[in-house]
Amino acid sequence: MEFQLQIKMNPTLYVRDPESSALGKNIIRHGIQMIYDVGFEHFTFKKLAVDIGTTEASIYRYFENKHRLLTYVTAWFWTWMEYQLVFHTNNVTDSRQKIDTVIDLLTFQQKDQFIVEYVNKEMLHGIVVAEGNKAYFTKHVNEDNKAMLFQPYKDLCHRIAEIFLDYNSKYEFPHSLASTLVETAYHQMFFKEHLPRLTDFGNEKGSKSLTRYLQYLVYSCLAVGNQ
Amino acid sequence: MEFQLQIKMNPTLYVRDPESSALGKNIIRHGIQMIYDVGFEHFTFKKLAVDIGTTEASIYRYFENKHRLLTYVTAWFWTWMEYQLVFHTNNVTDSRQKIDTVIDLLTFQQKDQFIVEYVNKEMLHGIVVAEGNKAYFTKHVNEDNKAMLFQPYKDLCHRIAEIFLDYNSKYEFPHSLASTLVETAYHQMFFKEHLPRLTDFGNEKGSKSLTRYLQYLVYSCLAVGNQ
DNA sequence: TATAATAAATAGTATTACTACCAAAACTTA
DNA sequence: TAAGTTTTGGTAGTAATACTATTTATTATA
Repeated sequence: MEFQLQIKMNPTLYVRDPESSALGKNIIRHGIQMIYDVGFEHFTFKKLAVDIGTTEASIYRYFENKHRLLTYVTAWFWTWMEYQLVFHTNNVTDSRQKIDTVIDLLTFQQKDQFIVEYVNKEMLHGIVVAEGNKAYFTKHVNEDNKAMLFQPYKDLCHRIAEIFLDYNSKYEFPHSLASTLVETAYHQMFFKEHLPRLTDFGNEKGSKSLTRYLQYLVYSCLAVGNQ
Repeated sequence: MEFQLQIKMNPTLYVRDPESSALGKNIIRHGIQMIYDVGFEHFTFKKLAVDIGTTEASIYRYFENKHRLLTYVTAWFWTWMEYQLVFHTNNVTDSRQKIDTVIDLLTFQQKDQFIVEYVNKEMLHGIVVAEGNKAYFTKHVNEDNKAMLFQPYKDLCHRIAEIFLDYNSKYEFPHSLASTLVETAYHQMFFKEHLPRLTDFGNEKGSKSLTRYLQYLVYSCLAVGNQ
């Protein structure tokens, strides 16, 4: 059973809602593809326009610049992750099981419950791993943050933090641990692939070691002062 | 007592050694200042040239492009960090004390033992916090890695990993924990300043909470299966 | 069907990233 | 010390990028 998913995005993220037209959806679909393929630095609206068969100016009517497009797709991703988390932990009472679900989601092991025709989730995941940071490592973080552009990321982290508190109500740094868990999951994935000496995962195929590493990390931290 | 420090950099990092001339040193000094001030995206060789009173082309004789300059200054930083670590843990036998030193260094609390006239370490630290990631989150990580451009970072992490093993020889993921510790220290610092909802440090002035958070993180993980 | 409103394309500009070529300085060597 | 040669830095460009003002086409409404 799958659901059609419509994610409502913060209007500040776009000039014109990309979901409101075929061109807008094409910008998202081909944009994800192209950022994934050539990397964010080499991605330009000009190239995207040629690829779609439209013009630069038309793309600028949807997004202020390429950075906003990146922020849009990452925000979309975090919202989608939160949906998944809610879906998979619904009716689960055991907080340990919820934590395991969080880690499975982060390591991209849960199968998807939602389809969105113009979003390729595997590619989007790849973008978040390799370029996600660039959405907020800018000189204009503070303004972007005030405009709530990072709300989806913060919401996800807050939800994870609450699960941590559910597991151990005395733990002092649930939000820091949540953001650390998320960042670490993606960084270690990137390191495993490109800078393996920064990890201990060898050249193992899947993400079994990574999962175990993250589990130890979280459960060890949460064990402090428990009971 | 302070030492004059000369850090030997990998020649692939530059076209012409910036330490070999006054202009080269100016490029480093003003480059650090400018990346710190305007951020890496808005930093250009043209602006730097105007600031120094030289030309773009002259800067290109020292660095292939601005990304290489970023990689150079971050590599310099990691090398310097490793020097500091070696210096401060020399003759220390207690591995717990060594770990505390690592965390103090990462949170920038140890006072500096070395001077280099044309490098402002506070600014460089700020650059590593806010832009450091961008040195390796690129499409050309693999080539850059093959050219050993990230060796200083890997060396530092390896040294930290060895301290972890010294503390608990059974711990399975010393390198991952080392890179996680380093990345987390800088990310949490950035979040504390710009996205405080992703942390639990409130609006505390110093980095006391961060230090405590990192200590719990490391010691909890290393406690697993110890003794 | 006329009119307004919206969507998208044309045709630009300023800035950025980079390069080929040139000139001055300084360092050799005769 | 004069001529040659290397080193160092500058001039003057180009192609690509990031963006905008204006115009044209399309769609919706009266």
